[in-house]
Amino acid sequence: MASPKKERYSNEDILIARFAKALSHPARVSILKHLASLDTCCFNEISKVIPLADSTVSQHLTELQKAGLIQGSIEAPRIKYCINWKNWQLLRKVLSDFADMKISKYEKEFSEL
Amino acid sequence: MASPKKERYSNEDILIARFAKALSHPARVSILKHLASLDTCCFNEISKVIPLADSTVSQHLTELQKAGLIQGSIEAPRIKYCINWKNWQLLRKVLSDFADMKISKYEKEFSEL
DNA sequence: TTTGTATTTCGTAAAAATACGAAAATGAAA
DNA sequence: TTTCATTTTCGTATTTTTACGAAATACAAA
Repeated sequence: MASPKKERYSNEDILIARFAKALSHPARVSILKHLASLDTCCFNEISKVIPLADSTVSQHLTELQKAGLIQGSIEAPRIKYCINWKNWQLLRKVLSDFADMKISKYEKEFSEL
Repeated sequence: MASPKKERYSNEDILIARFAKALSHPARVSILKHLASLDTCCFNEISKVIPLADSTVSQHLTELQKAGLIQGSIEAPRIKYCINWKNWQLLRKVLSDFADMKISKYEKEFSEL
């Protein structure tokens, strides 16, 4: 073919974008922080802290679940949410490797001097 | 007031979300990686690597500029782009602190044992 | 000055994200 | 079973994002 243009995005780039998208709304960041600080908590406590209608909070929780960052389980009349710790570690690794990319490049250059 | 609901998002949460949003599309992740690997390069080289129309690539570059992550400068008939290294460090700090939030909580718990 | 190359801007279309309130669903408790 | 509290789903409106091609811009070189 004439141009190398039509390469697909790499799986890694897609994964980074997917995690980043989950964090791309302040309500979702706030929800994650709240969950992390309490280890676990139920919907109404989360909703109390987020300045949005319950139904919208529910939507954001669904987004976070789809991204694999939280999980919910039924607890009496409530639904208990917590961070999906395993996937959170993946997010951590993927995002920090990405954020460090430039630095590691510098390290490489230094080591070649 | 009756409910503590209507608190605004914290500035930190807004900043995290803003950076995350800049990374929330694989084309933008790919552009940033490309720029980091070359230190600097001009539009046509970036566009060659991204499977989108030039005008769309330009739009994504504008997004990255608005987020403060890259800067462009005129270079003859070309426009030379590079990562805004200062802001990238802020992104790194902000995102890694956020991603570590749970871990530091565990560390605190461990140290209290 | 005309031409050519590189990039952006414009106009626009289609899809996705965000938000809300009303209604439905779930399951505990009366 | 009826009722109550909690949460989700539905319907829908608005805004934002993403994408493209055509046209405009900028400026170097002929």
